[in-house]
Amino acid sequence: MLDAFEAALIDGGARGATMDAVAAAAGVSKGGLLYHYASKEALESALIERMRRLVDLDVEEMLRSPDGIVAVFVRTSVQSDTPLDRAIVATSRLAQTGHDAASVALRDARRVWEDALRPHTRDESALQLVLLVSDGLYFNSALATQGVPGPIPQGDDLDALIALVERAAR
Amino acid sequence: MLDAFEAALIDGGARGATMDAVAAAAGVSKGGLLYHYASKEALESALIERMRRLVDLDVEEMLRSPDGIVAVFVRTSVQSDTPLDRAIVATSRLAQTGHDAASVALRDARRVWEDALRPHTRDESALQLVLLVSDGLYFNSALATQGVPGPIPQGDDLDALIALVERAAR
DNA sequence: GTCTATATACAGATAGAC
DNA sequence: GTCTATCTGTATATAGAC
Repeated sequence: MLDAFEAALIDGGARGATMDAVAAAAGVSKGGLLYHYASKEALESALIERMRRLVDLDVEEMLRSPDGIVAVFVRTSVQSDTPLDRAIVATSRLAQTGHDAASVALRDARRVWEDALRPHTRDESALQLVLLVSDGLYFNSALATQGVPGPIPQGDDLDALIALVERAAR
Repeated sequence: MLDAFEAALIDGGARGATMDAVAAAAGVSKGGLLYHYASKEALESALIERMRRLVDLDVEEMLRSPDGIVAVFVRTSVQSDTPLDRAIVATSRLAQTGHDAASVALRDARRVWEDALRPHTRDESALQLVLLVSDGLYFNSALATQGVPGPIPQGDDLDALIALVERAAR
């Protein structure tokens, strides 16, 4: 059900993520959905909490990566089908409706990445550059809806971009 | 009235930008508002059209600027109180509710900037880097709501960031 | 042109049967 | 646990007076 809510947010934006739509997508009725999540707010909170957890796991994994953390960070910002990425895009959709808890959670996530990347960048400007490129990639993912794909670099273009960011940051 | 709609979107997100709120902010009744804009969709279309026009004017002005267009572009991406920036943030809010026309307009704007910047960057990677930093700045502006300010570089930090982006891009 | 009053639609949430 | 039926609030839009 949480997956259905996430998918509804990603595909149709907050406008389309109604309890009815979520219930239908999850294969239950509205009443059935509300048995598990007592309110829409409960559903939203659960999504946000899941995103927080996935961000923490993601950072732990990045820190263990043999490749440079900067490269891994930028590369994973492009993906859009991992559980983490879907949770982030869905939470972004929520944040744009004026949902303060979602905005705060995204800010906190950014802070977690910032602290993990700081030791691997030359100075604060370089750190901000890396974070902003990642933000930009997420922004384009968040704008991309069903009918309107975003202009996100892939393949060789992505490799070249990552190389450029690494050169600028270290 | 269009200004009131824009302000409502920026301050309260799409959720708070009701016809009632817009009418109240504009100092008219709902009926009065609907006399000028026959539907909410008309109001949305008008906002999107205004953003398109402002983007075109902005690019023309940037191309005439004596400073490097890359520096000007990044610097103006940080501002959030010019008519253009307000229009962009408001349109972003709209886009996140699943409003396809808003998403398309933002994609088109990005294309306009892309074409203007291309002659002033070394290669496609550099071009994407500049655009993504700008996207990232807008993303953070868009996330920042009344109670949740975004982490946007200012003053000396901004100057240093711009210098770094210029160095990486040319 | 701008207002008030009202119609219509739909979202979230509740109640109670099964 | 899951359903259907229903209540309530709120948003868009219309009608008609002034």
